[in-house]
Formats: sequence, C-alpha cells, structure tokens
Amino acid sequence: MKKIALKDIAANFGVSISTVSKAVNDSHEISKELKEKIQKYAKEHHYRPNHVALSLLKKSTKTIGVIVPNILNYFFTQVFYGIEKTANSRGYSIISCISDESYLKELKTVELLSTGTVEGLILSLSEETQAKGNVEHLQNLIENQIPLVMFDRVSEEVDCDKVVVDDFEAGYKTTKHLLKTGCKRIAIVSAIYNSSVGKLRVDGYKKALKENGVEYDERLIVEVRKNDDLQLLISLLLDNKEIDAIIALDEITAVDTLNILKSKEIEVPKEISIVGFTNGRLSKYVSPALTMVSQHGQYIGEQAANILIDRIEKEGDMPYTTKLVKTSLIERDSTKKILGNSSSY
Amino acid sequence: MKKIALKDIAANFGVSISTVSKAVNDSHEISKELKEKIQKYAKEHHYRPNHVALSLLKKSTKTIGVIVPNILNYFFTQVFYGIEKTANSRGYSIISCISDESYLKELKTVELLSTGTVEGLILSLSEETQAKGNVEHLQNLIENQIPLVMFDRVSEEVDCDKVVVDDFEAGYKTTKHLLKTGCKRIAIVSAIYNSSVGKLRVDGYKKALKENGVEYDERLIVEVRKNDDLQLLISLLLDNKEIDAIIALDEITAVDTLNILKSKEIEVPKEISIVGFTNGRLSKYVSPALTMVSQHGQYIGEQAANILIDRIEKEGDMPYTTKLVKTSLIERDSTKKILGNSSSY
DNA sequence: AAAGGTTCCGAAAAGGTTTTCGTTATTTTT
DNA sequence: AAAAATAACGAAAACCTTTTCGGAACCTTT
Repeated sequence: MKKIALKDIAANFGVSISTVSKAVNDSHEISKELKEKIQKYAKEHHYRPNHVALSLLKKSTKTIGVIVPNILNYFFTQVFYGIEKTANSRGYSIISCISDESYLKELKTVELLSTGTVEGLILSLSEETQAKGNVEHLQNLIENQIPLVMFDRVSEEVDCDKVVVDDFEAGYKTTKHLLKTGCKRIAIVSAIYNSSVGKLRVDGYKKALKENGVEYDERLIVEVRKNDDLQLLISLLLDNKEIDAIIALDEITAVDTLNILKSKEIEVPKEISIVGFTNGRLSKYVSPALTMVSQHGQYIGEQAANILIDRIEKEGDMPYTTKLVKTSLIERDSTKKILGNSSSY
Repeated sequence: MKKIALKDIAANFGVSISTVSKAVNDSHEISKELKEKIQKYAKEHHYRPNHVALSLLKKSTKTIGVIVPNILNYFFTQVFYGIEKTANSRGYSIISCISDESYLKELKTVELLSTGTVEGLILSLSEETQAKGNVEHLQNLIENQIPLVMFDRVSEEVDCDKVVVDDFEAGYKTTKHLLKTGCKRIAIVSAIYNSSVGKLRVDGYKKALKENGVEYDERLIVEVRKNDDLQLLISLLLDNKEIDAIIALDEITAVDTLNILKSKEIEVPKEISIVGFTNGRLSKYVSPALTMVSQHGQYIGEQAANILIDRIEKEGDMPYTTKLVKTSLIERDSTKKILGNSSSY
C-alpha cells in the first residue's frame, strides 16, 4: 500500500481533487453521502495530507531549528529539553543539530536550515566560533529575516534576542556566600578560559572581594587547558597560599578538585570549601555532596523557545531583548554554613 | 530585504523563471554573460533554493525523525548523539521529539511525522507504551511504507529493523564475573521492573548461577518502585542473607546503593561488590569508582541511523534485521579482582 | 412564471523549484 | 544558397494541497 494522495482518491471516485480535499476536511459544500464515502475510503487507506505540500502552501513549516554545541553536556541537554517541551506545546517541531564545537559544522547547519526549512533558529555558539569571532553566518540570518535567539554563548555582534545566564551576578553571589561562611582566600579553577562566561564570573568574584575589603590576588585564578594536569595545578595552587575555598567553573572540574583534595587528605569543607558551576548529575552523588550554582538550563530553553515563537508569530517588529536568567546557589555539604545571623542574604 | 525567490530574480532581469533556475545552477544552456549577471545578483541577495519546494519536487526531505523517551537519561543522550552524527554525515537532518515516557505524546508525534515530513523514523518505546502494549501507531507506520528502526525498548509485535542491547548476555557476563571474583550471594536491585530489558538481565543472571552450581534465591531480587525507600529495601535485603555482591540495573540506583552501604560502614568491595548498569557520568567520580556495564549508546545510535538510511536509500525490500549489541564490563574499584588465573574469561 | 436562493461540484491559482520539450535565431556545414 | 546543427531562452508539467470563484441544477419565494 503506497503513499496515497488526494489525486488517487479523486481518481477512485471519478471526482475532482478539490472535491476530495473538501470532503476530507468535512466541508459543507460536499453532500453528505459523498463525504461519507470519501472519508471512509481515506481512513481505510490511511490518508494524511502531505505536510511538505502544506508547508509550501501556507509558507509555514511550524518547525524551528536548534543548534547546540555539545549535547553530552548536561546543561545543554537540559536547555534542549526545555526547548522541545515548550516548542511542542506551542505546536512546533524542532529540527536539531549538534555543532560539536565546530565552526564549520555550525556554519553548514545554519546555511542548511536557512532555506525555508525552519521558521526560526535557537543557537548557542560553538567554542571554535567563539574563538574565531566569526559570526557572519548569523548576521546573514538576520538580514534574511529569519528570527534567531541565541542563548548562553552569545555574540555581541549579532543583533537578536538573547537568553543568558547572569554569570556576573553568579560569580558575585557565590563569592559573597563563601565570604559569609568565613572564607577569605578564595581560588578559582577555570577550564573555560576563552569564554565570555568565565570572564563574567571572575568579574563578579572581584566585585564581591572588593565590597568585602578582601584583596584580589591574581595567583588564585587557575586556568586549566586541555591537556593540563589538574592534580599538579591544584598542588601548586595550594602551596603556601592558605586557600580556604575553591570555585570550580564547571562540574567535572569541581568533582575532580574534590577528589584531589580528598586524596591529599584535606577535609572538605572544614579546611577548604568547594563550590562548582552547573548543577548536573554528579554533584549530588559525591561525598561530601557539592554545593553548586544552578543555571536553570530547562528554564533557559523554555524562555528561548517562547521568545522565538513569539517573534515568529507576532506581526511587526518588536525590539530585541536580552533576558538575564539568575542562577541559584544550591547548598550541599562542600561549603560551611553561614556564620551568625545574616539577614541580608 | 525579504526572502527572495527565482520569481523575483526573473522579474528583475525580465527573463523567465526557468532561465534563472538554469543560471543559478550554472547550466550550459544559458549564455555566459546572463549567467554571470544572474549569479552575481543571486549571491548579493543571498538567494538559496527553497528547501520545502525542493522536498515536494524530489519527494525527499532528507530528514529522519527521532523519538526518545527521555533525553535527560544519559544513555538516550548518547544514542541521540550517535544518530545525529551519522545522519548528518550521510546528509540527513534529524527532527527530534521527546515522548517524555508518555504514550499519547509518542502517538501524536508518530502521527505528525508520518505525513511526509520525514523519510524514516528511529524510536525507543515510551514506558507507558510498553506498559500498555499498544503499538498500533507503529504498525500503521509500517503499512504506510515508512521505514522504522526501533532501539533498546522495542516491541516484538512490530515488524521492523531493531537495534538492541544484548541484555541477556550482559546479565550473564556480569554475574559470571562476580562469581569469578569469589562472590556467591549476588543480589539484584531493579528499578525497571516492567521492562523486557530488566527481565533479560535477570535471565542471564540465572543462567550464570546455574552454570556455576549456585542456587537461585528469589529473595535476592529486589524491585524498587517509584516512591519506595531504597534505604529500607537494602536494609531488608542485607538482613541475614550474607549478600556479597549487588547488581544495580541502573546508574542512579548503583550510586545510591553505594552510598547506603557506605553509610552502614560496609566496605566496598571488600564486604560487598557493586556492579551497575549504564556507564554514565556518575560512576567514574564516586569513590570507590563503580564497575559498570557499558551499553555503548553512541554506537547503538550510529547503527540505528545507518540501518535506517540504508533502507531509505536502497531499492527493493531487504529482510528486517535485529542487531544485538554486546555490552562491555568496565572494571573499576567497586568489584574485587578475579582470583587466580582465569584464562577462559 | 420570473426572480432569487441554495446545493453541490469543478476549474484554477498559488506556493517554489527543476526539468523536459519547444521555439526561435544564429552559426556551421555541404 | 540551402540544409543542418547549435546556442539561448521560454512554456509547461510535476510535486500536493487549500481556497476562491464560477457554474449548473434544483428549490423557494413573489
């Protein structure tokens, strides 16, 4: 039984295509008897209107594109889930691509999707694209009137809607919290050295230090590059610097750091507190459970999808917005409790 | 600058649409001068052939659908990644849906996609669909000649290509390994009580026991339901049963079990060994690191995509195949080393 | 009986593209 | 110079659907 079209039904009954179309759509223009015959036949042959033809006719595919750099990263998985959920609830399908942190794949995908397949795009920049700073493909998108929402890893050079984590506030809030628990010498271990995100968090950290009269010490910021030995870096960091807290800018680094400290028989949080970014699946299950900064990935996805679909469906041009999503500090056992009664927090 | 079509270019130069089409496709039928003018204009205006129109014309969307029950599950994320990777490398886009373990959403999605949007479908059954056993929507798919590949959570009632984990062999292999390390009283903790997958693993477990002359004891199989207290169940399990190994059928349960044993000051693996299923992100980072059964999610995704695309592209009907993917036991510190010199393993 | 209304169906356009087949006009061959 | 070949372009079909408009037949009203 091959795919069946209106044409085939029309031929079967010796009527015109328009008649069949109206019949299956239950139009009052068609007589009851004919409608029933046609509908019965259509049902028996599993007739379903061709979606591609409808898209062409209506000039609307009800589909949005999503490009994430790395789906194995739990944060992006969460965002993706949020996008799918709300897009689906608003009647949109999503066609998804993984740029795999590659500029070329991102470029190819954007070009592929910008040919009428999708009505809009949600994207987070690949690492390579961020490093290169080449966002021409996205500017072309805007020129071609294809709505774009960027999230998390965004570019200032692209004029579009954005949803970003308030990383500055997150760094500030985290540092302030550590200070309140009595920590003074707070180090940062970062594996995301060339991202705007990392810079913002450090800026927030600096602001909190300054506000609390703690001097900023450059030596406390550690950058971990791809093939670096974290163990060694931590040992160097600990050397004569009286560290009492470590902020790790991603979950894996946080857990690794914890394990290294444990292997050195340093007590967490008694001697050194640890806070990690990205509340993923690991932090809850290690011991002591890690205090983490949650970025609310799913919420970000929901927001991005809603903003995009609003723009697709609304007439006229609204101004572009940048939504700043606040983080939450999820306190577990790797940090000390706040001393005394701090009402301002 | 609005979306531009061949029509617009044709109007601009006062030529026909066919001429423009041939010009942008660099046909020899068009004079060099005209071609150059048109191509320049097309490039300047970012002309790209409309993908929807092409799909309609060619009767091929170069798109496949993927339906997974739960993207936050790392196994499915891995499969998804594998699918995207190979589909992309073979020139296909993927349109993805998350059934959220719901029968209704799965049904709706299958119906939506089976209208010409995708050329084939890759699917893993939702929990609810498995429980209900209602797979009519998938049988309709086959009737409508839409290629389908099921993976992991499959149904015997659907006649299609399948890619499944060899769960029987996994249960067998794992149990055999534990026996070789000297364990005798091996318990199983399962949170996937009504899945074929869980049943197969237990069957493999039984076979290994029998082969090694160890008697099967029903009381060692623990089923954890949604709101059950794992702590309590483990306590009951441990009571007077001289357990020396526990197999957990998912990663979270494995980690939870480990933590419960640690809180009871039971030494792992000295007193009790632990093996978990699904080698995710947690097991490596807890201490002791957990020995896990890897299901090779990404490989499964790659296989599924290749099988599907082969079927889409090949003429004539090949027989349906079921690909059995073997698991690997990843030994870490939660199990004892094998005693003596076992050459047969 | 004439005018108006209703019922039921078909023709055709529109959406964008490729491709086949004409149709000219020019050039080459005999 | 006539015939044949080539070059350069256009018309139209095809993919599938919805929708507008038009038309014929019948029915109702004055």
